[in-house]
Amino acid sequence: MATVREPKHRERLNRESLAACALQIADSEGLEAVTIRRLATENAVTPMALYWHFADKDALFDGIAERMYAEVNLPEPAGLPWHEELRAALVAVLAALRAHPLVADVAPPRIMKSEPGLALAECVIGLLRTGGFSPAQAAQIGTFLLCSIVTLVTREPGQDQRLDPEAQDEALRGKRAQLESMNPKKYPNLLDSSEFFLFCPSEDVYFSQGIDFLVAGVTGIQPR
Amino acid sequence: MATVREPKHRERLNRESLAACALQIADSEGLEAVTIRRLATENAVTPMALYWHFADKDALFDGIAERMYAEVNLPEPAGLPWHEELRAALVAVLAALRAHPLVADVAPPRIMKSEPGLALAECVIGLLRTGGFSPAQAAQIGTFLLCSIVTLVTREPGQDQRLDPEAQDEALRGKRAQLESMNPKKYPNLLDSSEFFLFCPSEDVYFSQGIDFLVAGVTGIQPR
DNA sequence: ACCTGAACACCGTTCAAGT
DNA sequence: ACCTGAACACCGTTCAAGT
Repeated sequence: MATVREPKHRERLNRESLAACALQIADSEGLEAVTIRRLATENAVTPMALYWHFADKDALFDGIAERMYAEVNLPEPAGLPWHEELRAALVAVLAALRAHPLVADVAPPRIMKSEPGLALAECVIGLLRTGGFSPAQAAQIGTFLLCSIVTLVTREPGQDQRLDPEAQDEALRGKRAQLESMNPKKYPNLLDSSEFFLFCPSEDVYFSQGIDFLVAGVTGIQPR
Repeated sequence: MATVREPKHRERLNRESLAACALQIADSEGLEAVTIRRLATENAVTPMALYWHFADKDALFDGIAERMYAEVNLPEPAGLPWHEELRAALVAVLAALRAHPLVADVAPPRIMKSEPGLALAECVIGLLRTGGFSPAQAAQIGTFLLCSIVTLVTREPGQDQRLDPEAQDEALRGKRAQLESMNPKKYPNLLDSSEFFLFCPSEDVYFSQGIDFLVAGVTGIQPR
């Protein structure tokens, strides 16, 4: 008899692959879809098995955040002015987080909880110190910049790929109907802009203007 | 016999007071504490009673957002340059949301779902149009500005008043220990700034620099 | 119009036990 | 060291029924 391979017994679980699986679920179906039980079935295991690898659900999210930070390719120092180096770092973070619009929200509060997060933080804080900002300002501005990149990614108009195309069209029609039914005397400017709350004419323009805004903000305030 | 008042039968429920109650719970214990069942017991009613007043939990959150937007006191147009008027509007939003650091996150996606939200949006979009921005840019920048104010409020260092003082001190000690145990060769700048991720030297300075940053960002980019 | 009762299909988590 | 079984205390929501 030829050896007909039985379906391999599950490979051993481990933090990294579990976190990767959770990230995949979140990317395709949203963060709410990531449940201990779902992740367990996906890995052919009882829910309680996960508690060997993660203390609780929050620790699982730490793992997800770490994976996203690991995808940030920080640029080598290039001897440019500090605000140019800062821009490059922000672009690198943006590039990584754009892949995870449904999950990016978990990243900011967890930046100090993994090596790749710490590396990013050290880099940005260092650049801000070079720009003349105090330790307090650097901490505050650095935090704000990271949250802002997340905002750009998570609130990009019309990018909620969570639902199937039909349901998405349906939702879009609903919102459009609501916006277009507004009183034009009362909300003239809102009506002019209405379609751009639902639709992004150019992702590249949107994101590059976002980065421009952030760099302008940083360079526009007084270091103290 | 003197009429000893029986505890009044519950007053009739209504959207507004339910939303107010939910907001109060969220302010003191965080958004996760707002559950249909908790809100029901708080109002001496079965969980299902709430479904008469709100289609689902999301609609309850719409109500919470509306209440917060209603607290924004938009300044009268004062004939100042558009960016000064914009600053005043941002300050007004900040003032309102500062009262709700644990809840402010629900506001941005719901700005178009209530009259006070729409009034704020119309105001900000109008000012951005006056500043020369296109309808598309105005929509994107306006959204970003609102999210940024929320970021300032929700990520203010050391302001998580959710737990009792002892538990909060405990959590703080844990984080501080972690930060101070970092390798000083590897994370020198991070270590310099570490205490300012946990503690805000001055709320007023923090928020006014935040507003300065945003105004600098807006005035620093090219209207197209 | 407004609310209840019973039921369903989910959650995260603990704890003791198995291999 | 790694995983299971059973149980607990929660969720949001539906649907039919009561007043």
